[in-house]
Amino acid sequence: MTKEHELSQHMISEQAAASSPYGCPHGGLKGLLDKSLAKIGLSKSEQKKADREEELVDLAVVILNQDGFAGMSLEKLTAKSCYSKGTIYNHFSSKEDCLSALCIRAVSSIMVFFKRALEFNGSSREKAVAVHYAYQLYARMQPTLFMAVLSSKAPGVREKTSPERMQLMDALEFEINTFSDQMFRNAIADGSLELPAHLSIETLSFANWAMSFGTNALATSAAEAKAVNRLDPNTLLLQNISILLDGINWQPLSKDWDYQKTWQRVEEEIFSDDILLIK
Amino acid sequence: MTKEHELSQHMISEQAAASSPYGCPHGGLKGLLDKSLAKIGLSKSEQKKADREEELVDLAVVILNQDGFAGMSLEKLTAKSCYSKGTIYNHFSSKEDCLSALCIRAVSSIMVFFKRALEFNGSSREKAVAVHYAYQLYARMQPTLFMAVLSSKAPGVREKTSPERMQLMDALEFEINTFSDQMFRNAIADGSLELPAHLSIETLSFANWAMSFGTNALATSAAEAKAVNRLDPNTLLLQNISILLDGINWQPLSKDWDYQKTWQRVEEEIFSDDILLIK
DNA sequence: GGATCATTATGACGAATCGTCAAAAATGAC
DNA sequence: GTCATTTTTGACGATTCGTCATAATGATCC
Repeated sequence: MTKEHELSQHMISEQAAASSPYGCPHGGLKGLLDKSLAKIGLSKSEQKKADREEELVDLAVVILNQDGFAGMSLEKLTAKSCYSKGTIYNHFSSKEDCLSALCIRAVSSIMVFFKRALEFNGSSREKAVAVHYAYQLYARMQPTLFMAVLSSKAPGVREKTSPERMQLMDALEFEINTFSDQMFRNAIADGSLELPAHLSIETLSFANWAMSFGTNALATSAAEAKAVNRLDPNTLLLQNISILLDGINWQPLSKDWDYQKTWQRVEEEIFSDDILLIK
Repeated sequence: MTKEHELSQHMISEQAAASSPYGCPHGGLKGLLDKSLAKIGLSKSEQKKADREEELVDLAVVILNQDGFAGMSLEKLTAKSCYSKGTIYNHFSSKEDCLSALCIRAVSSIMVFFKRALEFNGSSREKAVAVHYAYQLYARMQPTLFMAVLSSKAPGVREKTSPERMQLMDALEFEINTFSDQMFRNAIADGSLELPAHLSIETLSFANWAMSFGTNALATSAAEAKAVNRLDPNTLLLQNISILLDGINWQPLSKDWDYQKTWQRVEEEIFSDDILLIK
């Protein structure tokens, strides 16, 4: 039932609240936060550096939400932080590299959401619905960060991202991938899904991802456009993936099960705290 | 049969070859190109300005492909063109505005591809497949421009795009939307598709778009990632939309018809010239 | 503690780009 | 030809970028 948890490989720490009062002198609340998820095997100085990077990303998120996307600059980050330019550039090799760091933050957070969604009590297809709910919720809670994921895929950003960070992003992507694949494996295992002829798990998993990503990206970025706002944003994603999952005959089909209700249950039972923050 | 053509409203001109030798003195080949698609109802000076804007976008495309996304700057565009900064800023209110112009160029070109795809001789579902082929082909032919569409959706870009251009983009999006909706209407009209319960044409049309967009965006931007490159890029999109279109029961289903063959026929019969350019 | 070396932080700096604007040039109406 | 309107120009100040020589910090050994 909860076997899925096995696939959590690298745990990635969730950020502190964006408004967290990072005083400049390095001590203070740090002890409380405790960095309890501390990666093992890091020397003291490495640990310190990692902590500070987290601080900086937090700050960058604030700037991003304040000044929008174009207003983001390492100059501002320098000003807002208590460090000097050199130190900033010690962490981020360029503005784009910093953007990639934001992307990593976003994807990590999404992954945490995903894992929470898995705890939903229901059929394997309902769990999949819960995961999609989580995805959509994040996109609505953090539209700018969600778009950062998108933006960081632009060639110019990739070009200027440090190799190490690229590697980290790849690893994260792999983790999400494994996670997605596993959802389908579970469904096959419990008998609610049969692999359609000529289709692999990887193909299904990717189609599922593409649909969710496409829907959320368009809903977030083109919300004003008539193409999107003529539709109900709340159930847009549910409808789209229902079509898809019905298409691969994942039981129970949407005509036999009220996934609208599932959608609401997920909201109430798993993400009720977060949904409050939106309103 | 070819009623779809009715929905081509504003015709949008395709760019000249990227390497076109725009001599600085405004005359030259301009007469040959003839701007035959000239928008009607423009005064002479307005016409001239529109022509020059096309020149400038052509140049911007060159820079984009040369220096990548980050390397793009109006400063460079100024240098490469024969106009001064003031004139450039007369056309593009900012760098981001210029990027949006590139986006419009891209979408216009895609629209032209779409209309060509419609000429494919086959069932309504085959025509839809042809349109998806066109989308994917463009993404592969002009990855940078394709990504420009994505990038121009980022908040920071939208924020700094001139209102007029935003309006133009909306109009274009509306055109593509109408186009997509019409595909589904045609399918219903010819009996190969029945509107599933509780789903509107708009919903289907959007789901179709989201899947295609999501797939192409991920395939273009994450081509290196294992999630994508473990799959066959050539038929990735076909597989994904086949799942979707089977899901809504658009006849003939993929088990009853070899859409792989359709895919290839589209390539050979409609886009054989363009496919050569890729290799 | 103090001497020595390694690591990290600093902020001044030059280069590039941004977007503006007053003056010059071109255009067009009469 | 003259004058008014529009367009073009490029110099300019402001911002951001990313670098680098120097200063500060911290670890290690005596």
